[in-house]
Amino acid sequence: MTNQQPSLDLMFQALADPSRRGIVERLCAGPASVSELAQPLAMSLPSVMQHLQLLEGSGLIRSEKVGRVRTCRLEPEALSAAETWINDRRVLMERKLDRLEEYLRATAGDEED
Amino acid sequence: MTNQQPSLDLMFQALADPSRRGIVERLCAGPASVSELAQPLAMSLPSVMQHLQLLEGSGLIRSEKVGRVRTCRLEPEALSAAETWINDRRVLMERKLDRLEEYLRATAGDEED
DNA sequence: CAGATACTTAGGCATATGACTAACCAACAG
DNA sequence: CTGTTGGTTAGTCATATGCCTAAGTATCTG
Repeated sequence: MTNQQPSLDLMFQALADPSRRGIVERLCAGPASVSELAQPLAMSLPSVMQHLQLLEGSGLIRSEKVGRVRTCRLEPEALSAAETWINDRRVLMERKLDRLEEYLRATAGDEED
Repeated sequence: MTNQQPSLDLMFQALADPSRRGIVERLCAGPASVSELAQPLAMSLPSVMQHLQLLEGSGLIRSEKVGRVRTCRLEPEALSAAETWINDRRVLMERKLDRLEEYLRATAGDEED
């Protein structure tokens, strides 16, 4: 199996910061250079770099340098890992809730152990 | 674009830690007390408490103290916020990829590398 | 009431995170 | 070659995180 999971830790960590989510949102509209990504962030370029490195480390984005311009783009599959984890939990929860509901119905006027 | 979801920060932050995800996973099987949650964690109780507080602060779990036992349970709706954000991004990404594909198809014989 | 149980609070400590400035390197542009 | 642009590296700093122990509080249990 391709262990394409650098880790959920890094993924969620990456998404936990609004600036980084901002970068991800921006990249949804297509690839962008470092300075393009930096512009709306009210933050020094090195700080943006740090965020980008973290995002890249988490596997969420990928970047490539051509000439003196580094272009960043999203790694579409990456988000799936996080989504899958969350979705699995939700499914389990809902199943649990269903069972609870069922149980409550079953023991509605009748209490047994 | 009103993107003001302060809870997403806390939510993803909460999910970024394996112990906390472990707690969430465990709670999928139903409510549990603090010490039940602590047992598999190889960690002192106060540390577990901290994680629980963070989880509760993020809205992912809810807890209630009866007698001397605090019972924690998942807040099923909470995860949806995170899931929605991720899902939205994925949709945007896929749409973008579709457009890219389309574009590539449209310019297929026009300009080759 | 005495002791055990189940947290809870307080305080401390090491490392991680997120931000900055200053200085540096590598392409262009002229 | 010189200057500008785009990015990178290095070093600093403040705060946050994650863990701990020790000592507290509040319930039960006998």
